Amino acid sequence: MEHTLTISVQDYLKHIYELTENGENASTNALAEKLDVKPASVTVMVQKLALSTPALVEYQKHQGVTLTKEGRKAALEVIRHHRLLETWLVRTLGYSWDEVHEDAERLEHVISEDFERRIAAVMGHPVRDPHGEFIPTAELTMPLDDSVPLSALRPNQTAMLQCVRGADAELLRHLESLGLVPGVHLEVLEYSPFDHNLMVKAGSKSAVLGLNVTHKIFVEVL
Amino acid sequence: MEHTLTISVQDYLKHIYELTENGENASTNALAEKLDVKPASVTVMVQKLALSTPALVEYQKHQGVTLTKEGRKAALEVIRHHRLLETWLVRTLGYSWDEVHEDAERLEHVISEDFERRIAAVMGHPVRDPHGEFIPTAELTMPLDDSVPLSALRPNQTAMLQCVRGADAELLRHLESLGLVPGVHLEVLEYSPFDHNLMVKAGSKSAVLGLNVTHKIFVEVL
DNA sequence: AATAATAATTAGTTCGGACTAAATTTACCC
DNA sequence: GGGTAAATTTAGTCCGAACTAATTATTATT
Repeated sequence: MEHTLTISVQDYLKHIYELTENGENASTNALAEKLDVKPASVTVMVQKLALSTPALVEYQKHQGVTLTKEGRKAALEVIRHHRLLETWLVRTLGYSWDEVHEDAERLEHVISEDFERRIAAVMGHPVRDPHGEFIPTAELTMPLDDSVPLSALRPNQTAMLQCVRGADAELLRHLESLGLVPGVHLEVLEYSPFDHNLMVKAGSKSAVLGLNVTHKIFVEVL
Repeated sequence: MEHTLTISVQDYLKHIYELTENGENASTNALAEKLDVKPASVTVMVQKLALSTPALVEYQKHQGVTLTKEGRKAALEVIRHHRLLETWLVRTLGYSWDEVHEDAERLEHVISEDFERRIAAVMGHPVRDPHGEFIPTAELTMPLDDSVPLSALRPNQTAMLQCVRGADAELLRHLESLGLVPGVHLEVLEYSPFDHNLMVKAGSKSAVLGLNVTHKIFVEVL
């Protein structure tokens, strides 16, 4: 069992993971932004992570940073904690999907492996969290995601909403009020080529959604 | 809402509370021992706590330390978190009473007020934790405890076991195997004036317990 | 009451992880 | 291809909370 990482290291790895999911490398600035820290601090931290044994990131100056295999495992561990916690806060303590993030964020760093196993088991090993994101498996692999952004759909296409990604609490509440939650089936009614707005119907409700919303909603086309 | 305390400050206050429950003052050494920190570090920290606004402890050199009203509130807040968490880990995640302490210890510092309210409500506002200790109320008052140590009982007295205090995991497992858990009724069968051993019967089981055990078990005499 | 033993405090250091300011590298544009 | 803007890195500082070593206070012993 490798010596346990500090909270801030865990946060760095998690955010690097999120910035590099598609193989790109994360820039100092982008990382600083996400972590709410100055770029200079990122540089220093990242240098340390690259030098630690085992190395957690690969880094060369001015070239951004990517995770090593070890770093990715550590990141997935934190993300698994986070998403299991969100799921479990919603299911057993009555949080709504717009409320869970903050609390999960603080808890994710301090729960034990035992605790992780127990909540996973109690919930029957859920595969997705309340926002529809995949929960990394106990073996720390991430299922591959074949969903596409809602913004890619056109009239007459139908789809199942899989996941809402990068939405703040206000938007989440709004989507919920429109019935746009993971699992619902929806149909695209109209498309405006000027502003890329989509008119979408889910259940009995329909609404016109802008690009800033539709690119945060991921669906499986039916 | 006062600016939130660091984890180590919370730990200091919690341990000071535990050392001073009966109005005594906590010595630098005793505190260092409990916190697993050098006495010099305690002195420095305690000086800071005495100078902060509001002051959290009263302190004069070489005279030990006691909590102010503010300090006591902060300590009870942490203790409430800890005991609610222990109760809830046992009730909903199937921990046993000898396993909960460590996990609760790390979680107690990071849960939100909202989380605290929710688990308290879900459990129906429990009054005691799995070891039988009182859980400080939401208003941060501590119910007064009229239990006495089992070591004070003599043959033919019967009592209800209220609380086991200061026992390690091994002892807790042992007591459980003897049916000595909070709530059980017990009877003292024999007393040995030489070594202060008590023979105690609970349910169908009986056992001879030494002073090192009987002074950790608190009972209400019937 | 003097001294030895114990407890507590001070002074000064370290370490992690942030910061600012200054220097440097890369990227882009004409 | 030079020059400026933006991104990044370096150098040096700070802060909290621990540490060690050295000093001072208190307590106990005779």
